[in-house]
Amino acid sequence: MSNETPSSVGGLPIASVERETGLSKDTLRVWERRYGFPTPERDANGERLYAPTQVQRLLQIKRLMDRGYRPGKLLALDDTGLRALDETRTERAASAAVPQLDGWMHLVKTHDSDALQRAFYREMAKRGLASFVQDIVAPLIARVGEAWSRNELGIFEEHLFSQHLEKMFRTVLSNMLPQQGSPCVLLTTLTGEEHTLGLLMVESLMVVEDVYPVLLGPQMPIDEIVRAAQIKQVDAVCLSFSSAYLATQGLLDLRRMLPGPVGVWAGGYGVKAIRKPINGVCLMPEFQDLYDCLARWRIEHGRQAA
Amino acid sequence: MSNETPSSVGGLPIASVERETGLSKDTLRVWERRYGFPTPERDANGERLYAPTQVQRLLQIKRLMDRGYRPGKLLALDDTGLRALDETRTERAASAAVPQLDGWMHLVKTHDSDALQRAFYREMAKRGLASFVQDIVAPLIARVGEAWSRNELGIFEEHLFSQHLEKMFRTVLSNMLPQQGSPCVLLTTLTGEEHTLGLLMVESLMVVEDVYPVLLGPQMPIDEIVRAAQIKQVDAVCLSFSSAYLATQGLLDLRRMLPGPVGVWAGGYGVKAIRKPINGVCLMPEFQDLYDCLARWRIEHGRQAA
DNA sequence: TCAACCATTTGTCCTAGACAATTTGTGAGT
DNA sequence: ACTCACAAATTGTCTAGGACAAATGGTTGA
Repeated sequence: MSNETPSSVGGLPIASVERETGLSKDTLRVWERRYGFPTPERDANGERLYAPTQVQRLLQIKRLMDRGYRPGKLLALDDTGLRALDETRTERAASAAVPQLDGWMHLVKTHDSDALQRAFYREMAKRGLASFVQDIVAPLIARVGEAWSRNELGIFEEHLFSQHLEKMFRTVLSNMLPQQGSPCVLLTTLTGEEHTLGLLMVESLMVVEDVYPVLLGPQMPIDEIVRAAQIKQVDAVCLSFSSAYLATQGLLDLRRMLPGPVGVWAGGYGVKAIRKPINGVCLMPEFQDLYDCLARWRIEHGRQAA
Repeated sequence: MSNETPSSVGGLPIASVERETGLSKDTLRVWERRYGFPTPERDANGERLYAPTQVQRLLQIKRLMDRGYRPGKLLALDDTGLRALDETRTERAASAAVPQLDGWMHLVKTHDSDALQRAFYREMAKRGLASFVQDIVAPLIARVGEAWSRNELGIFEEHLFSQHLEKMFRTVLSNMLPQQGSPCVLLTTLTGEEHTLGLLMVESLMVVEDVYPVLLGPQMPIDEIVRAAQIKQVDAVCLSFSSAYLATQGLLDLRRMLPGPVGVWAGGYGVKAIRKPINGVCLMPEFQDLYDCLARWRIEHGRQAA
């Protein structure tokens, strides 16, 4: 229970650094032993105290790891080398709306909440929900994620952006009042996956297509998903994955525990990394695939959209 | 990188048990050493494999710890003793609305989404937002939490309940359109605290009181909160804590890093556990305290509510 | 009733080595 | 050029028991 005294003279204790960087205590200690970085001071009790500058650098390294670089390379690099990598641009999927997106990114970077909010509603009214989600929101989320990993945006900007999107989707959804519909689909994410935004996007698209969604929010253990599916008598369970972490294993486990007739649909960025198809699971790496998936279900169950 | 093979023959590896129970690996190992429980098998490599029954028992212990029992007592108990405690009712704060709440709890337990949703809106219209939040929502959340800790509710019911509440608050808030107001308050939680619901409740109460809220959502690192406070020029930062975990330490850190004029307000169930006042931090264990806090700010800054 | 004090309880951090999952590199065979 | 197989390097997690400080409980005295 040795309590941290963070940001006191020396620096942050290891538990705080774990929280701030997402690198486990074990990893931090092993890096120190193997690569000679970081090099924390010690307090009177021999416990590590990390200098704020080193924590910054650890964060930078973590961001680069998320972009695919391996620790061994990164930890061998000096500050200038790291910065050089940090500014490398990743090539971007071509989109018809690219010039427009630049304008939106500027709003995100300048924290112009009101303008962003207004732009969201205006554009949605103009394009309709489906096109707005696919051509604007999804690419924009990708851009924000990229910009974050390049340290052009902070967590603050990313949260502000997410909150505005979430607010918008929930407002829109509350006005569409899905009374009922078919199929009935349970929307959630597995434990460890905390992004709700993908679920809200899918929910809004589904409501338009006359699906009856049951939104459960993120972080459901598999056995609870199974119980929920039985109680709510859903036709399918739809999961969202923002990273590939544990997606395959989780889908296999879920498919095994869920009754056969209940479908398993999986979408989100993390699904793109799955190579082989999974038996009994419908993978939807792109939004377009949602419609195919729905159409297939309706044919197999002999029901037409209203 | 030894990967878990969950639901394999022997049992769960320590990392999975940590994820399922929320007990750290260190704690699990220390309990084994000190109390002789749990008693995991070992795989070929000498690594722990926890039997599912023991994981269940660990979960039960964890729930009881959340109700205030200490580990030493619980780990000395046998199965029947644990079950006896598990069924003990916690006495409940007297509230004028108690009989009504029983009806609501029944809706939660029977997963009657539509009825719950309608009941929410009807009651809010009847009582007004402030009374609805304080006398209905807050006690109801407490009841749901209790019921969960007594294993009468599963995670599914708890998530469903949360989603309905969140939907309701966001709908209401979107219709109140806070254009501006004073003071300007940043709403967020610290890293590790993932409950947004408390923030939404506070936001709705604040909007009524002519505060201009900046909702950032959960899980912000402290240095990003400081940056956000500067950029958005807020008058105060309001944090929500669902458990006391790290609340004191986090508040001390934030207070130190934040410019003096910016207030720090802290609310939520976790704040009740803080004994000593923290210099420069306004603790709001009850909703009522929010009004005192606001009034004090307005006096000190010579501004009256509109 | 409240403060001060001491004893007990309890979780985190320390060390360094072992090991398995993953990724990378190499060579052989289409 | 391509894939497949296999070897080598990389990398994070797990193990052990001791040490220690924060939190809690209980007792005493004002």
